[in-house]
Amino acid sequence: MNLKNATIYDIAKYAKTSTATVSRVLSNSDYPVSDELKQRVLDAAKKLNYTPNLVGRQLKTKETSDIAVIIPNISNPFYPSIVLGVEDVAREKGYNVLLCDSYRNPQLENAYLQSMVEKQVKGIIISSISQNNKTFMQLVEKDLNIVAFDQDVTFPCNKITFDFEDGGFLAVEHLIMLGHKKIALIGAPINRPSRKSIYDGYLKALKKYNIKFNKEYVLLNELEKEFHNEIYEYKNGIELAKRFLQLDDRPTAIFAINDLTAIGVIQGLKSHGVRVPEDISVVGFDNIFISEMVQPALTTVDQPQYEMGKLAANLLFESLSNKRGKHLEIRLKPSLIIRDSTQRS
Amino acid sequence: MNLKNATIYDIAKYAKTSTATVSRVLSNSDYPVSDELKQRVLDAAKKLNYTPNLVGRQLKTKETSDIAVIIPNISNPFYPSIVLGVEDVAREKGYNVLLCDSYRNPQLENAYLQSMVEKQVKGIIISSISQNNKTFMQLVEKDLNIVAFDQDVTFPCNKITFDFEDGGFLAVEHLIMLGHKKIALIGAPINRPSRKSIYDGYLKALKKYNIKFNKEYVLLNELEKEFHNEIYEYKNGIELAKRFLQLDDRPTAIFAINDLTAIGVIQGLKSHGVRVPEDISVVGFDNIFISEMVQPALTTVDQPQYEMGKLAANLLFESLSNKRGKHLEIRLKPSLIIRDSTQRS
DNA sequence: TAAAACATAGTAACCGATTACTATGCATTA
DNA sequence: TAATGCATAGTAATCGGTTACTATGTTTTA
Repeated sequence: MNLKNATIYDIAKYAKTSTATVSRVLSNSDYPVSDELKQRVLDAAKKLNYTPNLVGRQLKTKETSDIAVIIPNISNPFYPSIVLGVEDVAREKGYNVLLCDSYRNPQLENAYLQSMVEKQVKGIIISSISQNNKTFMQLVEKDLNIVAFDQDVTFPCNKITFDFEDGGFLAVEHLIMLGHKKIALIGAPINRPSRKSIYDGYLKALKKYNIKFNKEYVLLNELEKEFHNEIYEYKNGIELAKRFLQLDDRPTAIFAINDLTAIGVIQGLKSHGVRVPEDISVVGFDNIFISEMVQPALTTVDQPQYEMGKLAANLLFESLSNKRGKHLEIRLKPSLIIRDSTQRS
Repeated sequence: MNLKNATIYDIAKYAKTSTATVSRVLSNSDYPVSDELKQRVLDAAKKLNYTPNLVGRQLKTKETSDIAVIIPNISNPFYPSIVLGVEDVAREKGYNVLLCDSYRNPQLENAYLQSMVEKQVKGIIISSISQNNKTFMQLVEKDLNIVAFDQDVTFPCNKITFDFEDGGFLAVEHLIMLGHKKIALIGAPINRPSRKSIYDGYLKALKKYNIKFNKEYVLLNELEKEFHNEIYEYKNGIELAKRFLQLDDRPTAIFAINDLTAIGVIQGLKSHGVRVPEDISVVGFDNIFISEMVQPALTTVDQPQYEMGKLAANLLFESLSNKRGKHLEIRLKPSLIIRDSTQRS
């Protein structure tokens, strides 16, 4: 009935007691309050339709119940499950999640970081794009709780990392085991540490099995355009498939640097009458859920997104509770998911 | 250098002035402060590495800069673009987005609503699952700014609605125009208004073109299990495709109640050697980005997700600024996206 | 039985900002 | 020149909670 929200002062007045007592009752303090008075307070709160104002509480206690997740783009299918994993853990701990899409834009990432600090979030889980982010550095120094994931940041902070190199190695080794010797690498430019590692894995596998590296077989598009939607990498795959088909000594297998590109590649090949896997084998990277839905279902390297989200959040809360000043790193190992897009050459 | 964050008191002391002046300078108030003093304050702020504490400001101004988005599940590919649209608008207005996944669980939805109110969010954008949510009602009555979308809620509040019935109609009419007369409806149980409307559209199209309704052709799975991931509807489609294939007088076309189900259906059909669209035409609903990536690309009804997100956020901010107490409703019309999963019968 | 400990309640300071109100000196106006 | 207005600065109240500290009556302990 009251349009204005009642405060503990209103309740105190109504229950003929003090705000201290009201606060004690309503915030479940273990400070003793007699049953009778407690009941009066509770009745008053109910009667006045009281809703606590968390801002007031937070100012005094200096404890917010928010954490932030900063990712490139939630519409990139790699991220939703991660965010869900984070949120599931956060909810369990009584925290809420502020979602920040940085669009891989350093200015935006910076602005979000700054803004989150001002909001007094308890921690930040971030897939940082910049390798040399001053703001980021300052925050780490300021002892803000940060968990980096997805990209190998060089700063000392808590991290969930992934062995991208081993992932690349596994993918290419799989193709080699199937008898492929001419293996193309297709993807976006090698402008992030994670991609560089995948590339290294590709090279490592070739080397181990004595396959000569052919730089004609590395097809990367030029500059990455602004990454504004999930379709971009897919389109890119279609495009690169065309270039692939013009290759003189055409490879029999393709390792795409991520699933969306792989799906685009398959699409591009198909549209030119090339069959996958009969004519060309294709391996992706990430194991986004879509890779199970396309035809042929994509053989790919698994990065367990939901689990990574949970791990990141757990790591964050752990570092919140035992502040030993130590930074932890959890390194995940890749696994290969073999489906239908690869076959013996 | 200072590990503890400086407050305006520290700055006032350092700059030998009062907190009032500091606040005026740092919050860009239009209250006049002499250039010299202003500069001293700015220098002090810089020197002390000042970061404003938004909680303090919010308590006094009663203005938070948060809005909440409550959706069933961010890992369902229908929602990320919506959330992105909301966030893009929010960022532009200086707001942040709290993400809440309700898992279609009324208790959870309720808890989130309550929690968001306590956090003093400026508004809530919600795909509400419950048709009879007491908490929700109370909030609407309390004049909280709410925009409902995606589901037809019956309460008076701001809404972004979609003409699901017309969408269903368009899909089925398309099939009829292609010469199909036996058209199956496949999907989840009709336990939400939106689905009921799609079903009505299906019936309406049949009726308009004098096609007799055959209830054998309506294939719904029993009870919806907990919706914990994006794969569920897909799996369900595969399952229902099997049941479809056992039908005595097998239809020549399928209208699936959403894209994920449609993609599963196609998958299921293919695995039994049935070709799409040569043997069976399939139409989906939603136009999630994946429908463009599968083979065959899916003919479907477009619900423009990113735009819906932007519209919802804009509607929210509009209702924040001109509080005329009026509730607005923006009703979106469906459009049919014809791709490769349908053909003449 | 006196002292110490405890249960219970209230007063008021505090968290970090904003802002109403007051004060002062200078410029403008009559 | 006196009155008025404006630019500038500071004091202190305030937002809605929490909690340190104080106070009082009752119970336990020596």
